[in-house]
Amino acid sequence: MKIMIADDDRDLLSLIAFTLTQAGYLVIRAADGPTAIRSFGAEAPDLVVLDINMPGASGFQVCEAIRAQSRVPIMMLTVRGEEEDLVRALELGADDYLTKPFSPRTLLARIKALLRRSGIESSAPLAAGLMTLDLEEHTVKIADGVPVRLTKLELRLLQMLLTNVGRSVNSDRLLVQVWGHKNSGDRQLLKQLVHRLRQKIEADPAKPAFLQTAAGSGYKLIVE
Amino acid sequence: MKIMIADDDRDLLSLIAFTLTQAGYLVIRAADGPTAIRSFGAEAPDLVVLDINMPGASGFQVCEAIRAQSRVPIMMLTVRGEEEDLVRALELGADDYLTKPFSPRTLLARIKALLRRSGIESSAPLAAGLMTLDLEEHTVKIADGVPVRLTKLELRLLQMLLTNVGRSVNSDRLLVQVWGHKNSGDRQLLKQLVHRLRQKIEADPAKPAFLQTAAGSGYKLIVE
DNA sequence: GCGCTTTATAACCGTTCTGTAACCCAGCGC
DNA sequence: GCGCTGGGTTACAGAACGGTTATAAAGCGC
Repeated sequence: MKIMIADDDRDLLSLIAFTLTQAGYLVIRAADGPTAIRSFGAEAPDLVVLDINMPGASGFQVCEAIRAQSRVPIMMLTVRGEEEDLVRALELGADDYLTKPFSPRTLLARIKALLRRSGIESSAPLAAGLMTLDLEEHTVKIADGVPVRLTKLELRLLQMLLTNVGRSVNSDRLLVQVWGHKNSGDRQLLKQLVHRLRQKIEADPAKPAFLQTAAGSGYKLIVE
Repeated sequence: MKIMIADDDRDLLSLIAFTLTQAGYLVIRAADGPTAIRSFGAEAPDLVVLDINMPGASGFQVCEAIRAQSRVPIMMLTVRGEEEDLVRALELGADDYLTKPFSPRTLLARIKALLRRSGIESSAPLAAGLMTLDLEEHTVKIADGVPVRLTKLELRLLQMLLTNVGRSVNSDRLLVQVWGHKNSGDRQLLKQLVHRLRQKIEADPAKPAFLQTAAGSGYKLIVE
């Protein structure tokens, strides 16, 4: 698991890096905005921690730049008393925030929670019952059948449902997780994607056995 | 999810209540300290928002009284420039604070973050006696019967009644909580909704055992 | 450039949900 | 008897929802 930290405070950067490394994460450092944006492209981290106040490009700009190309979980750091910043950060697509000062232990807990929430954590071949999802190969295998190739969006949708297998997942949440913060609100996209995915994985797409509709809320995945 | 707001500023109270109601929370209001303490005992909210400056008993006293009996998440409201208050509030056990003025959207974001942080979120299914309401699945289960699917409005109505189980709930309050501030005043809507809900959950809809009429005021939910 | 896959947008259809109106009936005061 | 009120019931139309199909636009390998 790769985490990028962007903060111009050297000491804090070291402290955070130490904590996260101890916890078993691979840490990428960036001391200013432009570096952060460059590193993000080069390293493709699984999670990003951004300080709002940085020289070169503010955390906002970095956040915006990253969101333009990725849905990676972003955690913002801010100082107490500048709460209005948070609104902007969350609107730009940040997923969580932390107010300085904070304890390393707090940061670690929040990062874990964010990873869990984003359905990343379980990097192992995602599986439940008869269904096995191969994130590398972009395929899903059902029982002993032949693996079915999935598109990027189909994969993300199925991943989301699989990490919440048995429970129904809200449509809005699916929209956000699959498409990112922008296109949220467009039900039609989700409708289409579900339809296409059913064509691929259901024996009888008209009577879905796996990808079921949770009327009024969203969809859920049922695996025996 | 039940949230209590204590603030002596009527306008602000209304604004906050409206925002949170729209966001799907059940809101309890209190205009002064003593009321807040009393309501807390009666309603057992999942989160409390306290203004520091209130007549009767200050936010500090309310905070202290609540902390003496509960670990519910508490968010304090303060005016800018009185930062020393914050130290005292945090020492008394408050979990977060917000400086006035703030946007409703900010408050909402912070409340969500606080709930998430406290590990409460919308996880536990709402239940009382024989009745279990599943907010994710949009279903209600009575005793060991098969879960009944509910529509959005039915779910909200039942949620309100269930969080006030045993007590009768005023029609006006139900209207506001279920439909929001706009359609309030239309009794017919509520009449209809109650009728439809009874058809779904009552063995004999003509002689309701659960969703009973409280003549002259509203409805109440009775669960053995 | 071209052809193929993937994704977005739109239209259509049947079902379900919601809002609106009308009617019914019991209780009450006169 | 009368009219009035509050609550329950029935009926129906429009809106919303979910599934399907078709077609356009965007990406991508060649």
